Formats: sequence, C-alpha cells, structure tokens
Amino acid sequence: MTTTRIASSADARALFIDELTKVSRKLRTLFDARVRRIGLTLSRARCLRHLMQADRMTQTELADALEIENPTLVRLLDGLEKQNLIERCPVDGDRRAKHIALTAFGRAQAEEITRIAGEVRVEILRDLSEADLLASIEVFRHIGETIEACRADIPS
Amino acid sequence: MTTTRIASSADARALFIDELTKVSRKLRTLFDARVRRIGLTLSRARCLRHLMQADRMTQTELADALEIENPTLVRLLDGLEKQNLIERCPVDGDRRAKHIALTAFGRAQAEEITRIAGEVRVEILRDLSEADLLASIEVFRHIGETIEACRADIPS
DNA sequence: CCCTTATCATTAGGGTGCTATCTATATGAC
DNA sequence: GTCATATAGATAGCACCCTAATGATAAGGG
Repeated sequence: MTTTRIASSADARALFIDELTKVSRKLRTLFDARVRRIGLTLSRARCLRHLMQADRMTQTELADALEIENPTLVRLLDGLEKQNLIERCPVDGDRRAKHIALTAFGRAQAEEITRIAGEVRVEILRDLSEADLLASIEVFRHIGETIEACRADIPS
Repeated sequence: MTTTRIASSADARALFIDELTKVSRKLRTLFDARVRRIGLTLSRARCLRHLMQADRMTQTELADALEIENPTLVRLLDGLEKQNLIERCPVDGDRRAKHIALTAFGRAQAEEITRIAGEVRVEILRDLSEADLLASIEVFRHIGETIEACRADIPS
C-alpha cells in the first residue's frame, strides 16, 4: 500500500503520457475515417480548414499555421491541387512566393469538413463538463509551454 | 462579452481538440529528438521498451501491444534487426510464427530509453499536481471509450 | 552596381502508419 | 487423409512527416 502511494506520482506521469498518446491516436483515426467518406484525409482536411479561415496565405505562412514543415506542405498541396481543391497563385511583387487559394469545390469541401468536425466534437465530448474541458486545456497549454522551453535548451 | 460566454461551450470543445492535438505532436517530437541522440526513433524506442517488459513475444502479440498493424511492425523489426537490436527466432511447434528477442545491445538500449523516458516525463510534467494528472487521465479514458463506441456504429 | 546573405518553394530520401494481398503453415470438418 | 478455412508473417502501394540540400528570387552592404 505504502509503496503504491509512494510510487503513484511517477505512475501517474507515465499513465498520463500513455493515455494522452492513445486518445490522440484514436481521435486522429476517427477524424480520418470521417473525412475519408468525402474523399479526403485528415491532413488535407486540416489544410482546407485553415485556408477557409485565412485564404491567400503563402506556403510558408500556411506551413507555420499547420505546424508542419514546408516540404511536407508541398506534397500536401500537390495532392490538393490534383483534387482541384486549391490553386497556387503568383504573388505580386515576389516571384518566389505563391498564394494558396481555395477553388469553389475546395470551399464547399471545407464547409463540409467544418460540419463534420463539429459533429465529431459533440459526439466525442458530449458528456464532459465544460469545467473538465477547460481544466484539461490549461494542462495542455502548460505542458506545451514547458516543452517549448525544453526545446530552447537543446544545444545542437 | 455575452456572446463570448454563450459560445464558450462549443469553443471549449474546439479548443480542447486543438490543444490536445498540439501538445500530442509536441510530445512526440520531443521524445523523438531525445531518442535520436542514441540512434533511435520514437517508434523503435517504443518497440524496444515493450520487448523489455515482455521478451519473446510473437510479432502478432507485439503488434497488438504496440497498437500498430502487422505490416507496420514488419518494417519496424526489419530496421531493428539491421541495427542489431532484436532477433527473429523460430518458435517450437509453429513454423509460421517467430519470437522477437532483444539482443544484448538491444537490452542496453532499452534501459537507456527507460531512463530517457523517465527524465522527459519529469521535465515535462514537473509542476503539474497529481490531482491534475489524474483528472486528465480520467478525461482521456472517458473520451477513448466514447470513441471506441463510435467506431462500433460505423456501418462500412 | 555587385556580391553576399536570406527567403520561398521544391526535390531527394528515410521513417512510420495504413489497407489489400500474398505465401506458408496449422487446424478442423468430412 | 483431404480439402476448406484460419492464422503468422511478408510484400506492395499510398499517405504523411521529417531533415538536408537545391534553385530561384529578394534584399542589403560594400
């Protein structure tokens, strides 16, 4: 009993990481399955949603918003372009950059994605209190900040 | 002010998903960077840790424990075998199956991984109370169960 | 003006995840 | 014993994410 209590703080930490990892993967898989029904993937859907909120971003800005690297975005956009969901447009005054614009079809799909996302959120979080959600959000943010601070330490 | 409060429940849900996704990715990236220092990746490290806890599992058992599909594990093991971290051993009485065993080097690396994982957990979760951790764990588990129930609904 | 440096996008290549499909072996019904 | 079915592992092909290096254009210092 005593040992259990003494060890429990370390256990709680390990368990927290485990359960966070698991629930995150499940969430990802669920969203992915839902958007697949309309011919998309999670990453592509995420990209379209960001574009709906702020159209005409450059690729660098979009990669930053999506928290992925630029080369990853390039191929994501290649796929979205093939599906006629987005267009790469030249930028006035900077021939290096390209603005990413939703096509009409892209905009329609983005609206559908928003609907699906809202639906899934309600299904998944239906019977959690707002207090629980807010408390967890605070925990997430705190950990996020701690990790950012950690990363700054890395010498190489 | 009023609108903010009225919308806050839906906002809290969206924010919860967003922050969960973000912190999960950051955690993944951090672990990955740390184990990379000893020539590993997060997935390989996870695999070695499971093998340390229960050596001599078959690939199917291991895939199940890691919550990945068998083909994914096959390639993971191919890589681990090339690094001389594991061995595929024949199983008495079933020529289809193979037991996965850690090499001496694999065991040493697994111990190092355990050390690193503990270190990272403490760094990241240092100033969160056990109550916060436990509350979040409960939230994660609840959502996990809800998602499992959802998946059962899917007709296709 | 010219040359160095910085920035935007791309390509190349490795690692991880999935589904669908294959081969080899084991098991059970007849 | 033989054939159908199930199971273990491997293979192929697609999607996504990363780092490193490249090419083109911009911007700034001499």
